[in-house]
Amino acid sequence: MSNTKFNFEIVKRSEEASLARAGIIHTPHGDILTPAFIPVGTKATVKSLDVGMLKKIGSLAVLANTYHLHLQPGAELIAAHGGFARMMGWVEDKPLPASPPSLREGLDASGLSSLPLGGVGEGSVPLPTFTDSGGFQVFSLGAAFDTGVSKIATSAELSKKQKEETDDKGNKKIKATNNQMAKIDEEGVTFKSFTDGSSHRFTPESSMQVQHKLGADIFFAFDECTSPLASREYQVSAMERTHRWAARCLGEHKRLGASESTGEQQALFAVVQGGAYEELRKESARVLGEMSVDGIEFDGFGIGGSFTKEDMDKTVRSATENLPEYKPRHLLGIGEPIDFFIGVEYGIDTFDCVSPTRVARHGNIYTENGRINILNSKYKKDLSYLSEDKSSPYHNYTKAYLHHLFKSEEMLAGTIASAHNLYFIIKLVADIRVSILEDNFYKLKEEFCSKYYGDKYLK
RNA sequence: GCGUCGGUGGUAGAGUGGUCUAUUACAACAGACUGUAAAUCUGUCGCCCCCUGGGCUCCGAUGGUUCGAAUCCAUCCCGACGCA
Repeated sequence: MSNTKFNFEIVKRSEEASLARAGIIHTPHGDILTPAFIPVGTKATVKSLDVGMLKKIGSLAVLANTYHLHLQPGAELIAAHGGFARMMGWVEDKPLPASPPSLREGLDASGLSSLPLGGVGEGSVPLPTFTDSGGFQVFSLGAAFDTGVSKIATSAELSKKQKEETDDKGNKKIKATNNQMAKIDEEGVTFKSFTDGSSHRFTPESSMQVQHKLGADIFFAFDECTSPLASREYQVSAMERTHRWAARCLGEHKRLGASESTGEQQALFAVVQGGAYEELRKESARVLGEMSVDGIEFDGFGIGGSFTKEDMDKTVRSATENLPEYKPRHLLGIGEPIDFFIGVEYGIDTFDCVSPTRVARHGNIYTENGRINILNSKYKKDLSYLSEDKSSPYHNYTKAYLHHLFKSEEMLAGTIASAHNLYFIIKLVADIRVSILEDNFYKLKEEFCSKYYGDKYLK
């Protein structure tokens, strides 16, 4: 089975960093120029932004989540829209029809199947999309639930947490993790719904089935994202299980064929695991890179799992060095400014991350000179603009205005902050792309980081 | 003028003899957040210090009762309501 509409073209390899490259991911619904940052729209919405704003800030694709959309509103409804891109209106701009199609007229007996196209209406063409498999929820609703453990921590934070998690004799304490909302076995994972507590079973096969209905151009194998606190022994067994699940995903993907909601062939990415252990990352990358089931291989690779901030470079590198170089690599859930330089330097093509939008809703704003908390009283009368970058569509709001919007809890606060932060990040990664094309990657890194972080990341 | 009720930390509002620097909420001030359980969560919030502890001050004002008062009594000041 060939996937003719999906392929990855390497436009230029960096002459400075041997693993870095600029490229283009061609998908059935458009091209993604890489390196690129993909905004996260978990529930088929990038929180607080509409698609007009997404386009305005230069978003090339949107990544949604299988677990969330399966629970609400359900894959059937999304398939009835022709996939989540159409449902959320993430489509190419077309003139609006003279009279908008009535949703009621299109309903059949089941109330679903002949629903006309969502978003801006008939004739529109969806734009590129990703879906995550639900593998991250194995961690966030499982080992991490109610513990305050994040998948990325500094090594200092990690050793502190490890101490809290073990008693004097070095044994693991049994604590709040009894509340876990996810239970793993060899066949799959049983989740409790975060909306109503009901039980839901995910397996590699069911994740593929749901993702075929969601209809993203790029989707991920169902993996087990582990905790950074997990032992090496556990990382090994989770990695090996992820590999067995990957093979099942490939088989099911082959069996399912093209997406039933878009009619297009989707690209399946495996997820490399192995925690912060270089030799495990290497093994995982090799196994998944060579994996072939029923004559098909993975179209690309995600780097998943947990590692410390300090280990990110080695972890990513030991994976990418061992992956087929002509296939795209996505660094799952990573996205603070410095991370893009690390990721791209070691061969990452795409990123997604909730951080820009989450911290935005909480009042944190990326600026050329570092991240600020716009809620701080010092911004109350600050008439300077959010950004010195005049190309930013949201640069010319004053800090005092955004401070006021947050203080008065206006909805627009999170919207402007999210749009601003996403533009900042999308632009940063796009600038990194240009720096590879022009062979001045390290110059950009030094310029950006010295302004943003001071001397923290400079050698 | 008489009567009744009431005056608590930035605000609202608990507490009505010792466990009270005083519940709670809001406001204020900071912090955290990396494949979204998150427009969420955490901390501080009378003053001072040798700050995992200690000292001082405090519930309209003053005086008193008591071993001990935000809490009881007296007087005064202020407010609301009722009656003249």
